[in-house]
Amino acid sequence: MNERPLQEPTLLLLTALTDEPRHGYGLIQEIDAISQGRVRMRTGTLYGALDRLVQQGLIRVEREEVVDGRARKVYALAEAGRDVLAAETERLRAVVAEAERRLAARRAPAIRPKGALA
Amino acid sequence: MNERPLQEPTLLLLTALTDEPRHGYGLIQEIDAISQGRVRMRTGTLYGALDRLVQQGLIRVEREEVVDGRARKVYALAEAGRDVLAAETERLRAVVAEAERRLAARRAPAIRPKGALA
DNA sequence: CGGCATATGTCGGTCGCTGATATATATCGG
DNA sequence: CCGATATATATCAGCGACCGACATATGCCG
Repeated sequence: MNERPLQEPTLLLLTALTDEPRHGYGLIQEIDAISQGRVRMRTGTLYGALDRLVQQGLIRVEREEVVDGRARKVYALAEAGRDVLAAETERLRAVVAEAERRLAARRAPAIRPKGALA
Repeated sequence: MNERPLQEPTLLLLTALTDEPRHGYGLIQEIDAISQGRVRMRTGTLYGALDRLVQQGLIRVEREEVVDGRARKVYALAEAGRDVLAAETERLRAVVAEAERRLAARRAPAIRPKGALA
């Protein structure tokens, strides 16, 4: 199986499914909300990704329903998906922390190893 | 210009260049260190990415040198690269925080009686 | 002299994302 | 009643970043 790092759209998909099951269109709106409107999930990305994630066992089709005459497929996060998301966020958090640590250390003549001269 | 989110290898490249200029092979080692050995930058990714990032103005070739008979190209983070990295980590941090918040929310389904250990 | 670390590079293939297009129903304003 | 907008799912060509393998060359060590 592929252990390649998740790309952001996929990460957001799993995140949006973490609190409760949602259907495709609802995911677009939820992701829009999560990212404060900065990420707009396209349907081309969405439905392809949903199929792929089901295939990988990270999510599953919870149920299909009809609301106001419109068909919906409701997806739920699988245990494997939760595990992957947890591992992924853990690793990303470390990467982000390291990047921010280095960005913050702008040419600061901080602590140098013993007796180092400038 | 493309404002697509950076993928992880690219993010790590910029991060590894934030504290000081490095050459290609040194970047592989630095990224290995940053990620605690979890990410091994491949040369196929590396040199392609370096060319691309120079093209995009996010990094630049600082100098070329020869050490122990081996040629090196030393790359440095450009201002634009620093800005992009800062913006990217900022956004990623929010995404990660949201994911972890949701993951944590379900981990506490009920209040456990004192001393009850899992 | 063979093997390993150092060092840079190419290239075909894969895979996820983009953008466009298609289809269908419900709701609301004019 | 009709057109626009929102809801809702789906397909597909194309692109771009990454992967994996391969290629090339030098220095060092046993």
